[in-house]
Amino acid sequence: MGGGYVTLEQVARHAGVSLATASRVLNGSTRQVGRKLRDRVTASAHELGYLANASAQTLARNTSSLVGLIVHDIADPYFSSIASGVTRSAEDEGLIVVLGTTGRTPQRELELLATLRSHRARAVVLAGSRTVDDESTRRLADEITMFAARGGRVACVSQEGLPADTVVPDNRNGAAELARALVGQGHRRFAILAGPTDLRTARERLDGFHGALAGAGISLAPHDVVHGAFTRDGGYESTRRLLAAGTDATCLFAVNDVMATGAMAALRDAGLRVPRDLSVAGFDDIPTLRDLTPALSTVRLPLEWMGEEAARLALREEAAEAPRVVAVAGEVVLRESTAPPAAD
Amino acid sequence: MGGGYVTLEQVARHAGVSLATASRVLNGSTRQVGRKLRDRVTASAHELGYLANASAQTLARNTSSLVGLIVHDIADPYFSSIASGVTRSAEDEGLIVVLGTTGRTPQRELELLATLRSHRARAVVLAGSRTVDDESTRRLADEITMFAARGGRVACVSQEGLPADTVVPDNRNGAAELARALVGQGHRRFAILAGPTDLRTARERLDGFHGALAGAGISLAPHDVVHGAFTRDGGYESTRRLLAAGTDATCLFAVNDVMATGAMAALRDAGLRVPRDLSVAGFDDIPTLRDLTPALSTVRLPLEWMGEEAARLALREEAAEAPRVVAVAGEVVLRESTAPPAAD
DNA sequence: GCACCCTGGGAAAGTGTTTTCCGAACGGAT
DNA sequence: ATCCGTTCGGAAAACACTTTCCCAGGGTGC
Repeated sequence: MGGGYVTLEQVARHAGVSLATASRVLNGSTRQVGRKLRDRVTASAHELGYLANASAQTLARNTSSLVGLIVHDIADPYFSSIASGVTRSAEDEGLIVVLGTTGRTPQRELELLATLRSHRARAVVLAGSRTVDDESTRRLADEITMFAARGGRVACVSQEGLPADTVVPDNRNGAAELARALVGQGHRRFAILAGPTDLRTARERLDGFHGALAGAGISLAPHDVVHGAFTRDGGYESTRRLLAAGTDATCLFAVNDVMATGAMAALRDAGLRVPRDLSVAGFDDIPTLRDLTPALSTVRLPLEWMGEEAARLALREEAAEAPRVVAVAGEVVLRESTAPPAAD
Repeated sequence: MGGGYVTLEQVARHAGVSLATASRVLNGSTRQVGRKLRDRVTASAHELGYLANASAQTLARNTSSLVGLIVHDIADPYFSSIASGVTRSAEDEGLIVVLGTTGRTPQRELELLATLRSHRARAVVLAGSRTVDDESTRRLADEITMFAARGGRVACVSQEGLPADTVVPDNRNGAAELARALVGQGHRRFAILAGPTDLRTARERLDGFHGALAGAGISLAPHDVVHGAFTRDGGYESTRRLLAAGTDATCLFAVNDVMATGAMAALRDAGLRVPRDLSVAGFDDIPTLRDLTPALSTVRLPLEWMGEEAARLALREEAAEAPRVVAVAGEVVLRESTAPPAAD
């Protein structure tokens, strides 16, 4: 067949009906079309290889079949898990997803949102947690409001305080329960890879963990809390700094799994054994990382489900008055990377 | 500001110029607009908060700023690495990427291609290797041809034989070199997790490995080649079957890293130590899996680069007469998961 | 047998851009 | 002053649909 470019008009002419009728038959409408004409039109469309022009439809209907997905880095398994859930929801609804990556730049996030708006995207899912920077949060909120003013829907994963529905893990409690479990194993001296100082998620996990320790009468030496990038390499680097400074901790908590992975690598490179010399725990329970040895103790988050649910909030439900918040509890999973401290 | 919906016409009226002039100023054109009017228009646009309607532009220009990316499963780190490269290329060009996932269904692949065509996507990158099923390959080739007939460009990652530019790893040689390296370590008896029988990539790797062994005078018992799914769980399952059947191999080759990961888990669960009891090697060198212990011997493929290059092929270069093929050599990386076999 | 309603077909008016074509103005060369 | 060649602004025609509005025809209720 001779390629694309068959228009609805050609189909209509070929079938001997009006544009209106052809449109009603092929692209759905509230109105019925008589059996006879309907068959003629579908036959013509099939014969000519008609394929609707999506832009023209978007323009005429003033709504598209696009849903945006904004993540920091699609190669990060945390985000790719969420992305997997979002695409599943979207495809269930017959929509197609537009993937934007920010590289963790707030500015880029705004640009992407504007682009999505210009495409009349029906909804957008914002994954990737926010910094506590008020200025950039305010600008993001503005963009979201503009997006919503157009009839678009916005849902977030893991970032409260924006004027949008949100699926948010209970970082504080998850971290607190993890801390209690580790204390239960006998640990008394902890070190924490706390991630970036200004990242909300990192802070909440740190606070939760910290709080639970305080509740157990345990305090942390300041140099046992080390900040760094929220990535595998950030975890590696932070661990090296921790070791260089010297620590007597028996258990190391990294505020996410990818950092914990880096930590385990750094410990291995330093000749330390996990959990014999030092226990390690993370947060998220990234599926791809479940095969690490020793298996990582962590707080399980249903990442794919969270992506699915965020997309569902944005797509299925009507816009609500106030932003809805779906809280997700984490489940502490103790595996081999943590063990009772050696009696010393 | 009051939300969206400012049209170019409103901007033009506000600035006291014609639609044509406003369009030329704001959305680029070959033609110049005088300084004075240009300033008036940009000022009005800014004041009113104008944002071009992308669908209208696509319709008028008959080309969009969308580039498609089709993968089997975005949660698979193999694909998310490629996706990362593709998005980078696309964003460099100011384009936005539409992500489609097939769940390994050839049918879904065709649907996505048609959708992309209906959106007038400028290009599409097809990742995820093909089966040897002639029928579905033929239909995919047809879709690609229709896509190209419209002026769209198509590039593939890891799948030759389609009428499109391709970035393709040298699976055969990579696997052969890996085999030679393992023979060099002293292995003589091998088992292979060969993946699906009909998957081209899996077959090439199997053949390459097999061929190199044959060249070294080594042959494989049929029951030491076990087929299964191309996934982590497929690797786990295949390994269990292998062990259940009994094998005297000293080295296990899985045709990709995620299967090798499953294999290591199965071996661990069976109480076998890697590499002491059995060496294990994979293929791909997935970044996220580099922290496994013992570290996986594998054949390194520059996945992100391959995604970038495929997108570049589709975006930057002119359509060529014959499909271009960019071959990518794999580099054998021996790590701790393989060691000389215990002298028995 | 007549008024009425309901079904379904078509003409035409949007939808927001880009781009072609036309014409006016202006500047420099003669 | 005339002529030609640029340069730049605007009117209007695409672009490929959806949807409103109008109208014809046929069935129903009395």
